[in-house]
Amino acid sequence: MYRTHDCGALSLEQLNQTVTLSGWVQKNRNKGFIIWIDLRDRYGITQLIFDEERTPKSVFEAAQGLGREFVIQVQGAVIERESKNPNMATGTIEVLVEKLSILNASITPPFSIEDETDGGEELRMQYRYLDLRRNPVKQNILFRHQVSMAVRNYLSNAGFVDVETPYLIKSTPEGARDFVVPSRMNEGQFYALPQSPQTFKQLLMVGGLDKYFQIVKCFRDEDLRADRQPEFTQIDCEMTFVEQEDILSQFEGLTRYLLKEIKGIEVADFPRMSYEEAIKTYGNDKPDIRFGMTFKELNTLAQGKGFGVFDSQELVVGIAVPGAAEMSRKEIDALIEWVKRPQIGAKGLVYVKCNLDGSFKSSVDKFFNSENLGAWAAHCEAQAGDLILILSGEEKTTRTQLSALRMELASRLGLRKSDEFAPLWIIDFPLLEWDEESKRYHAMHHPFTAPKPEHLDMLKTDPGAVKANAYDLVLNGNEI
RNA sequence: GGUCUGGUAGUUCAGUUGGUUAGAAUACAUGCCUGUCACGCAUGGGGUCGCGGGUUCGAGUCCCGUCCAGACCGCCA
Repeated sequence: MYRTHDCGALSLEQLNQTVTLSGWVQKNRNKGFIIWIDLRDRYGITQLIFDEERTPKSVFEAAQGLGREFVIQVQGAVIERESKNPNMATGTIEVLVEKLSILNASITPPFSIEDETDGGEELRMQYRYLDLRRNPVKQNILFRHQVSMAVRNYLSNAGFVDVETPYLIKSTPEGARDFVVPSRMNEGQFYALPQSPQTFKQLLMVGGLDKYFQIVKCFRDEDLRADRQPEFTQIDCEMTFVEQEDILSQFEGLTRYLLKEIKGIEVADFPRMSYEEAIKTYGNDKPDIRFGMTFKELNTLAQGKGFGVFDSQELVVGIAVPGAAEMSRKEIDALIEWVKRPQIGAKGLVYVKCNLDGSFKSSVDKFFNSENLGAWAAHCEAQAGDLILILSGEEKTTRTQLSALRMELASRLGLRKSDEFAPLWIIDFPLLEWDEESKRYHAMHHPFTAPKPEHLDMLKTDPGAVKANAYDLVLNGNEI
């Protein structure tokens, strides 16, 4: 039998009476007389003590019969003491057991129910009710609750009204594939599940509700990615008669509020970056700006020197990886293999080691002298000890590839710190994007985006250059 | 729809150019141990190597097919 109730509400006084620990109990077989019980967030892990002098023989024997997981009834005296492990709130409360009876034992759990579990994801999902007992999982649920409450507080105080919109709706094509639900009343017809509450919130605006918000499930029947699910929740808002600035400042405020309320972090800078700049300096439209390694284009410095690979390409672009010049040949080779994997798809990778003594060692020494390489290093703002990594090829794919490499290296170098938050706005998205396959322009962001008024006249002459009143909130490399 | 990676003990994984009885850690069970906090020591049980077919004297290993999982591309505001 597995744990079905939390015992986090137990008080010390209760432990002095007979209590049922209907929870997870981990037995520590040391000397056969100490059992670890988990009182959850109340006291952390607590010990049941079986003292030979003071513990009745019957308790002693019962305790020895315990398996790893069980439900027991316990009465004992509470002893407070210091834990030997300052990092964990374990062992600060002990119970000198006077009475113990086993109500139920459990079978061996399929994975260890600990913070650092040995269970794989699939297994943990299969036994979700056991996985939920693990602190990291429970914390995620509590965290989400906190965020949800804080969002409601902030937006409600800012005059937004929370409105629920229907889930069983008539299909309104937005870009993704609809999930459909068969209708019993109208045989052969289907409801669609909303990809977003777009049309409903616009009805609300037209109907005179000035500010709306909803924490709402959306459904899109498309293939998954690691960070993409067919059903997801979004904080959905709409305001009437506002300019871009109103929206940016309103939701910059929300972001600051959430980080302050939930993580206790005051955000200093909240920069805005154009789409164009993001692509040029970070290779994607959701840059992680917590660290440098910005893109430096090397076309003029590296082309025309007889190195065919560079000369024939549209773009030659590099990043300076801090302190990575000490990487061994083997490590760099592994990195080259990494970018050549089909997931990245680069043809190769050129490197320049900026040695501490001021010399350079590169994979293209045959074609470039140290003066050339020095110019690259200066352009890439590489310091002695840095490693410059260069990709070349078609402009768009090369930027994407180098961006993936930049993020991977940042992860490896520990630059993507979990306690650091750097939000920013990406603004001035292009309105339209040329689609080679269908030979036509498509809405880049979404079809409900307005072009910038000053670009209206370009819609006919140069559609690709028209910028939109569209913006993305980005946090640590994620589109929010 | 496509490309790639993986599937071996309850779990996480290793398994060399195809070669003796498929291993480790952990978990589990039993015994010893009265202050542990990943306790320790000893012993033991536990495997349809995802599934089907093929090559071979011999397949966990090679080939074909298939199922499942994951990453990425397509797709996706």
